[in-house]
Amino acid sequence: MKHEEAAKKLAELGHSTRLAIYRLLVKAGGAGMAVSEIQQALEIPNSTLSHHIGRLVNAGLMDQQREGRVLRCSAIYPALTELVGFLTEECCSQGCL
Amino acid sequence: MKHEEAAKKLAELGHSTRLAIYRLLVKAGGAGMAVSEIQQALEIPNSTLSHHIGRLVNAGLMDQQREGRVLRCSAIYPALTELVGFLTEECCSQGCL
DNA sequence: CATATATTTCGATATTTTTAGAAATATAGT
DNA sequence: ACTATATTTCTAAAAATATCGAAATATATG
Repeated sequence: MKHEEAAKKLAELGHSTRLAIYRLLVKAGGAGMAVSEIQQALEIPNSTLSHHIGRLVNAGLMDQQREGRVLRCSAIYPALTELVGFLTEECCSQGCL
Repeated sequence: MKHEEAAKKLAELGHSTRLAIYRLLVKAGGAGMAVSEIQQALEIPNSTLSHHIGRLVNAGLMDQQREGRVLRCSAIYPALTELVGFLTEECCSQGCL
């Protein structure tokens, strides 16, 4: 993963609400969650939630798929894997992990 | 690690310059780097660098120790370890890593 | 003490982000 | 076509962040 890409993903995860969204999705696994389900879980206004989801999608951390009226959201696992790899790649040689 | 703490650390790492600083320190290992060495490596103004270092220190990602006129900076490895743990704790059960 | 070096703090400006109400769009069912 | 549900887009205002020159602080050395 490139430096700028990692910085962007980290920045998007570095917001309390977005981190909460992302963790819900990671926990939800392959089935993902509808936007409305996320909203019920987090209790924030439509437009605010949509804004944060848009940023996570834009950063390549999650994607959305329409199923009728519902938009199903799911985490892009490889993005997380690569991000963790980026963070630790210069680190393990130092014996920190 | 608590949710808010993780969000803060991620946000601070989610800035290109700060991520560069942090990665230099991780690579530098226990010896760390003087502020002036970081500045030479990244070529940014004093005040800007100091601002970013201050944020990384505040987030608990690095610390500084004075050695005469020089301030030696080093990464706090356990912070990174815990942060990675936080990101992946709900993930490995899903088989993503 | 005077000077040089290392780094931070101050101050001011420009940019970005966050938030959320209201309106718009998309889809489904009647 | 009409209505209900799901979600986004628009818009605007407040808050936070980024940048960096200039001044201040801390330490070392002559």
